[in-house]
Amino acid sequence: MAETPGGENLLFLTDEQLRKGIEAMFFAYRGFTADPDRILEGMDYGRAHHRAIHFIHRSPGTTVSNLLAILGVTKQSLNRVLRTLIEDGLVRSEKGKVDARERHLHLTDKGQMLERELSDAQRARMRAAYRAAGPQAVAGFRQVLEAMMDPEMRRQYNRLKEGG
Amino acid sequence: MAETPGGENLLFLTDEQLRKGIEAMFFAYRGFTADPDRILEGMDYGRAHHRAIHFIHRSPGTTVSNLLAILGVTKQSLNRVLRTLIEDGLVRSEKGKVDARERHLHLTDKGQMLERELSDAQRARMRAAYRAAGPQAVAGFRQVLEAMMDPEMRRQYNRLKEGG
DNA sequence: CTTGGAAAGTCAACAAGGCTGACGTAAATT
DNA sequence: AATTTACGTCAGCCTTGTTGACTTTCCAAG
Repeated sequence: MAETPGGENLLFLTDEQLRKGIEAMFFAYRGFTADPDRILEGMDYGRAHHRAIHFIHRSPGTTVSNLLAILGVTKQSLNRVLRTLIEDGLVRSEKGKVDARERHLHLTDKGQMLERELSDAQRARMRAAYRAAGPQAVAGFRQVLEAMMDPEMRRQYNRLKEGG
Repeated sequence: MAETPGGENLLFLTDEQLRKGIEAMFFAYRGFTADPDRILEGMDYGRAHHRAIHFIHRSPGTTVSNLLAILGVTKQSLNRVLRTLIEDGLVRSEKGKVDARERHLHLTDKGQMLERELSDAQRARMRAAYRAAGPQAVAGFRQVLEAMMDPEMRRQYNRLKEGG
């Protein structure tokens, strides 16, 4: 067996193991988005709306700039989504008091309800997967995902982790 | 602390833990696709072409129907992608000998080259993440992802795992 | 041998959700 | 007063997904 100088087994780094991980990510991400997608189809919303709703719920009062940084899309793209959410009364946008150029975003009660429905579905799947795999597996899961992020995204992720 | 009758700690199943997992999936998937996306931008190809190339490489001689089942898109959508890959000489499509309605798909040498470039990039990131997290974490990572898949997708995934 | 149905491909039209570029406005900063 | 920042918006483009309708090819069952 392949061993490091330190005696560690390196078989988990073979191309074959990496390929399995790649395919697991592909298939799992489909499952990950499947339930919210199902809920949203038929409404006029899509995955982009879900993401906006999620992060506004996560950081109430966040600004458009913040959201842009987290979502990694252009303001035009985000604005299209945000506009419909505001028009439909799911999101409230209010001028900042300290800096009036900024818009602070909140979910309305209606927005909270949809957020709840979406995240309940997504959490149910996640909970089932966590339960099936067990706490140790979950710790590993999170470690690998975190190591897979771009540094900038890891910063965003950790900021959310702490802030919440 | 919350304990099961069996004495197992259940804190890893709190909504907060689940939310972290959800956000980790979101940010990690961005990293996961970032490198191939970068390579493909500027070529006339996108993520859809990458997926087709990956699974044709993975199962040489696979049929269009097989590919449809794995990728989970419509034949029209796949066909658009496949057509450009065939026109550009990356993929070879040949009539089945036993059933001539089927088309068996193979990568050409040119296709192999692009596949190599893409998967090298993707594996490099995955390898770095695996190495950083260690073998135990990797095992957990795979367990959770597998549990997260839809049953049908898990079947596809396991079929690939064994077959390769 | 004919015919029904499956597999594959094609055309057309459309939608979501990315993107760029250009421009406008209000507010803050210098 | 001039510049920069935050945000919104218009216009147009691309990729990649969708449906629906249709044809061709071919296997297999009647």
